[in-house]
This record gives sequence, structure tokens and C-alpha cells, in this order.
Amino acid sequence: MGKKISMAVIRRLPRYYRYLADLLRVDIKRISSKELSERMGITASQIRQDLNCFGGFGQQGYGYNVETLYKEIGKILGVERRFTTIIIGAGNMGNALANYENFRKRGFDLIGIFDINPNRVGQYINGIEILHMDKLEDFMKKNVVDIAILTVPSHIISEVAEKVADLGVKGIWNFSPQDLKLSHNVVIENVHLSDGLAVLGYRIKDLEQELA
Amino acid sequence: MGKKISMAVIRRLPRYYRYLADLLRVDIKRISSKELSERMGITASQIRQDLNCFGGFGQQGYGYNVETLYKEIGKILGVERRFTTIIIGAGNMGNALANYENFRKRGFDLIGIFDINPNRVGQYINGIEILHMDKLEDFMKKNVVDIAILTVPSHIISEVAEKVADLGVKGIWNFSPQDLKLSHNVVIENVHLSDGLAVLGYRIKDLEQELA
DNA sequence: TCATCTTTGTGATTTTTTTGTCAAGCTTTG
DNA sequence: CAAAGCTTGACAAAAAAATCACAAAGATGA
Repeated sequence: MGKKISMAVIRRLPRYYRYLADLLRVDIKRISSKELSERMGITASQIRQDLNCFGGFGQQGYGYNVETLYKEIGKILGVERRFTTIIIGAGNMGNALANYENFRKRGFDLIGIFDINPNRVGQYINGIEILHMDKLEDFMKKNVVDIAILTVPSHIISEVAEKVADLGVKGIWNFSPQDLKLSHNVVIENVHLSDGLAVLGYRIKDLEQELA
Repeated sequence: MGKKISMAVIRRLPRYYRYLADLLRVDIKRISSKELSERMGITASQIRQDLNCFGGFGQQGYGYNVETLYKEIGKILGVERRFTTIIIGAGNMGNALANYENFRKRGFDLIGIFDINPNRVGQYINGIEILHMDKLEDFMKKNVVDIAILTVPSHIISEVAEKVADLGVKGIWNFSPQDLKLSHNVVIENVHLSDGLAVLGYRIKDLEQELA
């Protein structure tokens, strides 16, 4: 019955969602796969095939209703459901993420921030008090935490990951350069910012050689 | 002659590079595609094929010399060449990136930080003074800047991008939620952190349904 | 209302990516 | 130094992803 949808498609959904939000903002009511393809720089065919994985949102001769499509993709991504998150590691990156307003709009509610540094504990970020890691277990017993955002140093990442997994998080967003792998039934997304930068470097070198 | 190497392969290189760095750190001298495949969770066949795109670094019956391979991949990625970078936008994310020590190790040297906020201008991050955007043009005429890291609000992103492109950057690392597209010969990597989070949300929902 | 246009959804086709297989060749060991 | 054991590189096969192409159906406009 449920034909599995490929990750390639899933990873494009947030991008569709962003473009649709842009259209909504400028009050465009309908859009054809052709026009969207021009804006996004992908083929119309791919757009139609992607969207069709989730059901026929379009209408022949008309295209897609922007608002409907936006809501549908939001539903697929879980914006409606909402997820609670905590940040562990209130360093520079943790701080930046805690201040990122967009997450809330996309369905993610930050409900706790933890650190081990006594200078940080007790401070507030974006209205949320930084708690000591000692309080983590207690906190997670009193609150449902869907996602742990880990911005801790590499050398403790797996220890912290194991801990939050044991305490019942459903997903981990890992910002440490160390890849994470757990046995638990926990979904993991590893970020690796510098990988993107490295690819940028490669592409620059490549372009230079091509032009030379 | 030069058969083009696919992006799929390129995007895996930084990951190989990280794993090799780990091996070096624990003083492992040689590694077979088989063992590396077990550590990385991909097939040995893929590793051999990936590495072979750039030349035969391995040796039958022995495997790959970790140090050699590490250096070779570093060369491919441009670590040897090094790139100069500036950060535009000294907000939370700009601040976090400016403090990220790993970039230097990976071949990227931060040489300037710019902002428009008078409270930020004059402050130092990681030993670098935040300059006012007014100084950007002058700075870029006196210094070769390879990469501009843009952590500015969406509504000014394309303006800033155009500017740095005109002033000669070769690459842009874009952290604004708005996709960038320029006509110039400038390489662009869009980051979109929240897309990753959205995918995490999807995968959690998906797993829950599967288990239900 | 009818004819023309537009645009979707879908199956077929092509391209790309990943995986499997094995001869060739180096390493290791006694 | 010969035999046994590994492991690569290359090619073939399979799988996955992207693109093409078109019938079907609604939209538009006279």
C-alpha cells in the first residue's frame, strides 16, 4: 500500500515550502509547475512528479492553488503537528539557533536550553533560562521533548546523544563535526556546516581551472 | 579529456576527509575500503569508485595509506591552496561562524567582519574588528577576498550579494533563507538550516507512523 | 455553448548513481 | 621464495532519479 517516498523528494519539500511562502507573501493565488520551475531552477516535470507523491494537489488547465499547496506541504512536513525542542550547548552556535525566530514559524518550539558552564547557567536566551545539565533528566521527565539540538563539543557528543535518546527524544539535530549513530529508534540529522564550505572551495577551484 | 566528476561524489569528499582525520588522530596508518565502509556506513564499492575518480590512491592487498589519502583529498578540496573569507552580518549566526575554529583547519582564513549596526562596529570577534559596511569596498580593493559568508537578513541578501560579486568574490556562502542566484561567475552555496530541521520533523512523523 | 488553450498526472524513457563481481597484483608468512 | 590471503581498479549490472511526452480534463474567451 504505502509506497515509500524517496529521500531525494523529501529533501526538496522544504524548498517548495519556502517558495510557496514567498508567493503567498506577494499575494499570488495560483502557480503552474512551469512557472514554479522557472523560479526554482528545476524542471516542471520534477515538480509535478514530486508533488504527486503525496496526492493530486493540482488541477488541469489551472495549476496549483498556492495556499492549498502550501498548507498541504506544511502538513506533510509536520508544521501543523508542531515539535518541541531543546538546545544542549549554549555556546555560540547554540545561542545563534536559540535566537533564530524562523524555527517557530516552521513548527518547532524551543522549550529548554542546557549547558554545563556555570557562567552561562541562569542567563536567558530569547526568554528561556539556561539550565544546568544536571536538570536535564528532571526536565525531560516533566516535559515531552521531541527533538534535541546538540551544539556541544565533539568529544562529548555521543555521551550526550545517548543520554537524550535514553530519556526519550525522537530526533537529534547534531551540529558536532562527529557523525552520530545510535542504536535507538531515534532519527538523526547530522549538519556538518564546514562540509558545505569545503564543497564551496572545491567548486571555486574547479571554476577557476575551467576559466583558465 | 577531463571527465566531469559528479556533485554526488564531491559532496561526499568532506565526509571522507573527516573520517580520515579521525583515523590519523588515533594513529591508524592504513585502511581498506572494507573497513572504512563499515565505519562510515556506506558500501566499500562506493568508496573505491569515489576515490578512483581522482586517481588510484590505493594499493592492492594493502588498502589506502591514511595520511596520503588525507592529503590528497585535502588537495582536491583546496585545503592546501587556502581561501580568504569575510563575514557580512555580525548577528548571532555571523558571530557563531566567526568563532568556529574548524574553518581555519579546513583551509579557510577569516580576514574581515562587517556589519551595519553602530553598536557592533568596532567590537572584536576572535581577534578581528567588526568594520562598518561602508568600509567594505575599500577593504576588498586592498585584500583578495575569495569567499563572502553572508549572514544578513533576507530582505537585503540579494543587494549584498550583488555588491560582493561586483567587488570580485569567487564564492558566496549564503545563510539567508532566501535562495541566491546571480548572473556573475560566482559559486553559491545556499545553506538553509531550517530545511534540515524540517526534514528531521518529517522523518520523526514517518517513523512514528511506521511504529504505530 | 463550443473551440481553443493550458496544464496536470502518469507511464515510458533516459540518465545518473549505486552496487556487485572478479582478474590482477601487492602483501604477508613460513 | 613460493603459496595463501587481501584488496584494489575496472567493468558490468541493478537501482534510483530525472526527464520526456502525451492523453485527459478543466479553464478561458468569443
